Amino acid sequence: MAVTIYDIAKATNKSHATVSRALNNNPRIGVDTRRKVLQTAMKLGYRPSYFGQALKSGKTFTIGLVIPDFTNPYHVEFLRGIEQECLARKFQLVTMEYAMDAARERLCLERLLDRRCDGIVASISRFEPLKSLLNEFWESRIPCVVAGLPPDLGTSPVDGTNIDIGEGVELAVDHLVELGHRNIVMIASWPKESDSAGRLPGLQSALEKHGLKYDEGSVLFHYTGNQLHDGYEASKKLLASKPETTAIIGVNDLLMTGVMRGLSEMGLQVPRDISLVGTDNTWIGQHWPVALTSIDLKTQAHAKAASNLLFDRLENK
Amino acid sequence: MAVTIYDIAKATNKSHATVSRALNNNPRIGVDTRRKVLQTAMKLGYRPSYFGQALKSGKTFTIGLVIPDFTNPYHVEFLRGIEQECLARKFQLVTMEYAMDAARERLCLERLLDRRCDGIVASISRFEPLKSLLNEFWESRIPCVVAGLPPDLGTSPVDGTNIDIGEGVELAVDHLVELGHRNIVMIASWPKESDSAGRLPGLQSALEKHGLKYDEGSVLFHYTGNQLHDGYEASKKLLASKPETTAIIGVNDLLMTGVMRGLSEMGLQVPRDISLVGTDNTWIGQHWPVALTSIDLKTQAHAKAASNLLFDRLENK
DNA sequence: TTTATCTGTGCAATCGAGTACACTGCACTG
DNA sequence: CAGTGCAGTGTACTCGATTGCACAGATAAA
Repeated sequence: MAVTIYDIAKATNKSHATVSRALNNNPRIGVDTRRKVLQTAMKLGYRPSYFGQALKSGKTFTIGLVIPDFTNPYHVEFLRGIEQECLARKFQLVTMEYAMDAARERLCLERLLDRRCDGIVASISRFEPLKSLLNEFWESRIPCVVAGLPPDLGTSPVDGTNIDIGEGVELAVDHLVELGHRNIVMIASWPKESDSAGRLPGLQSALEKHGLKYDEGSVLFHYTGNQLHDGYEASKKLLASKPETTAIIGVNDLLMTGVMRGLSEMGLQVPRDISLVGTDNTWIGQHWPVALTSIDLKTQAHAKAASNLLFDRLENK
Repeated sequence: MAVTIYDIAKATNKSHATVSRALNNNPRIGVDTRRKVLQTAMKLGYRPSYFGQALKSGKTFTIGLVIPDFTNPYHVEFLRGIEQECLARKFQLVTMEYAMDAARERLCLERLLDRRCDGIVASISRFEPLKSLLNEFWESRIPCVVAGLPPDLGTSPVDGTNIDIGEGVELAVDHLVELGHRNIVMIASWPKESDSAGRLPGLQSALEKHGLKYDEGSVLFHYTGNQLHDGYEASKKLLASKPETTAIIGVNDLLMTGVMRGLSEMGLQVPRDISLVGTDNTWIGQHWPVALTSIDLKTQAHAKAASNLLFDRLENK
């Protein structure tokens, strides 16, 4: 159906090998032949078969990206960063999301294991359950970079990148204390999970620095999920159980957007009645009627680091 | 490197053909053989080569989706709808965005033309410049559904889906007139382009129904781009040139989010000083401190329709 | 017993490319 | 004129799967 190199071979009275070489700029092909091949390829509307090429050469010039949630601006910003790097290297980026669903997350990764792309960047929800699966990438020699890998789980041979968020949380606390806040609460989505884990040490040291006590029970408000409505509900429950709260730090901007809505419904104004600090510094926080103060995670830089690490692996082996 | 059916064949003392048949549930394989093959496949950690399968069978069980912008909740919602249908049919969805860039849009489509997937859904920015490219899909017999195809350009053989948005715009105008508004302006991003085109007739008939005159110059405010900052800037320019405006209809929620921010900066409160109506009814509008009234585009239903059309085409041929 | 039928497998071709190796001319050297 | 070198092509194998056809052996029917 589609035009192949054999069709070009027939049309030019050359062998398909010659055609292939001409198309691949092999120096041992005569100028006339090359021109003729290229011309008829153009005329016939030839497009190389991705599968034929990939099967034979083992190269796909495609990078797979797995992210939790398209709805979350943080992940989209991360995606954009990876996209930039791929574009610069003429690689195609192929994105899959798993909508915060563990089974689908697993499925996405397994799909990528059947050598569909040259390498992958995975922004996973939790490391432990996927450990063995991720090791398969290592064994299959498909470079795989796990973004946001918790530092203490680094005994696995997989590559990982992370961001130092402790510093950002400290700055946030400094800022809030300076404004006079004493009852600061952090909404942490998954206790002990990657998202929150990196933030806790920073929170603790910052609070103690200012003479405020760090007590997980009173300083943290645990809630499951990173979605908008999770933040909405969390805000209501939080203020019901700790009405003395005057400042909230959230683990991401999307969550905080939900919080903002919840507060507004309860008649509280930001920042008059309560202060908020997000943690991604994405566009969503910056375009609120009252701009959301947010810890800058340098997402683009993180994405760049992750993709650079991946491309390094691709070139070295 | 990776495990192939030949490795399994060697381990089980069968031919690779038998192995292939056993793995594919061919009824003519003996029970013992099948069990043995499946067991060793499991033991060796076999994963079929996507490219090998695709090359031979011509089936990829993959659908390609091209969308303008991950940042726009409308497109993400559309994506989610397609995703649902793919999941139900055990197809893999592969998404590419072009970040509102015509060159990249073209690139994405060309990538999909080299028979990378069984079919595609394309949410394109403009039909005309891509017409010939889209016809190539038709000729290559790769089913392609164009979402949001403007009705008057339907002479091309490509498949298209659309939504009747006129009715929604009418409802919006009715609502605003009922609230007492007389100076209603619609912010339309690209004049005469797909996004806005479908809305104009509805706007016209609705205004005239209420005895308000429809005059493109005074009723429409043209602005380029669908991004958040486009809305932000549009709001400022709009109120500078038409300070009498009391209600704004926007072509999408993301744009309106920018408008909201702009108005707030100018000291205007919604809905006290000015009324807003969006057009997507996505989460972003619903979670503002003041919920954004929005025309429901039934995006999920649209996505469902598009993917159903695509899968129909896949089965019929 | 012979023939027909059915089960279970193997052989070999095929999908669309890339590439090692061999071969044909031709020019140049000694 | 024989020998060498190189530019330009073709032959044939390969990547990892699927599948039509042939065939062996067991079983059933005549």
